[in-house]
Amino acid sequence: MKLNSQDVILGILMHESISGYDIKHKFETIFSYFYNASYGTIYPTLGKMEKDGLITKMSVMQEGKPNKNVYTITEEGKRSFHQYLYSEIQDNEMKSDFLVRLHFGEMAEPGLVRHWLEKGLQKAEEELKKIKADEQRYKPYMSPTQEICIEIGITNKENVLRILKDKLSKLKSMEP
Amino acid sequence: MKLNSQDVILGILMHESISGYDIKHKFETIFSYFYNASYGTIYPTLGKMEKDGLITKMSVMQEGKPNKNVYTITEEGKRSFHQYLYSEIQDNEMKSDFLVRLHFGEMAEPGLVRHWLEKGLQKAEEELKKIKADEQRYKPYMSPTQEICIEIGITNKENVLRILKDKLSKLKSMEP
DNA sequence: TCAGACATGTAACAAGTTACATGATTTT
DNA sequence: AAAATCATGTAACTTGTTACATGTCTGA
Repeated sequence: MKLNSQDVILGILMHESISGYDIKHKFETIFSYFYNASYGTIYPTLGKMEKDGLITKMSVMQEGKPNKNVYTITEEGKRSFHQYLYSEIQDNEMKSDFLVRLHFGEMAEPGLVRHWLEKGLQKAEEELKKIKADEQRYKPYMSPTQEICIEIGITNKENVLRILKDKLSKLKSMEP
Repeated sequence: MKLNSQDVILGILMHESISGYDIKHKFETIFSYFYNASYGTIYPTLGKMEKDGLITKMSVMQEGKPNKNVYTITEEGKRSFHQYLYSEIQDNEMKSDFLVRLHFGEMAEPGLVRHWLEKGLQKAEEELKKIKADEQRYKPYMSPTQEICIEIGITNKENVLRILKDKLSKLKSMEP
């Protein structure tokens, strides 16, 4: 079966009880370069998981903040997660608008292609900066395998950055 | 708007008239590392595009093979594609089961993690071999921007390969 | 008082997958 | 005769997104 948000959420809950809002935060930081899901997925999925007995809900009062619903994994949920861990690894799903456009570069004016390359470079720089900041922030809590993840994430971004810088500098030397 | 199969198919048809079957073939070769779609997407999308006047269908007889439906882009289709080219670049969509599992490595037995790393390494080797073969095969027909795409694809895979080899050799030296 | 972070949720919709169904033709 | 490749298509289902809707609390 294909990778889905339920299994990823179960994995997060294996480590700690957490709210939907904080799950989203994880998706936007440590998961950003290999998984993401919107609130429109997270909240309904949590609802379904609770209904199915994989998790339980607890309302937690906070000082200075609105209440939140903190979810905890059940034994049934743990079983479900282990079933995922022992299933076949699924192929990467990758949809890159940037690479699709580059592939069709011949159909666009050179100025537009250059604009894409510049945008792509800028984006890669921002994302690299963000991953590195997250790495510094979460390093003390990271397991060895999580360090492998982030190493792959960082070096791949650096790789893209290097290539785009190189291609753009060549463009600039040709038509300055 | 989000990247979708219709725009990618329009781009392919900008270059040449082609059948649904051959579009799938492109997805599995040159597009493999940045886009993919199943027949269940391709055929209904072609049907919708024809209905919308973006493409026209022609039945082509073949010797030694079944007939095929070859689609050609219309002026309306070209306009639609240019609209896509001038729209905002959308963010990457990436869902990596391999990295999700690695992230949850602490929840699995060491033997299972090692199995994932070995599988991941094997997969990366196969994919790299495949991209390089496709590169050799399609090099003569590739535009400069298509060469950038494949360079990014190849170096990223090499990067993952290097990291996984390194991590696995370290594992082996610890518990041989 | 207003922006911004915190927090949850739903409904309409879009997109795509998987499995099924069919059939031609070639190669082994 | 079977397997492989070529070729098209549909229906049921799953998943997820976007936009909308609401509300708390802090700090500038």
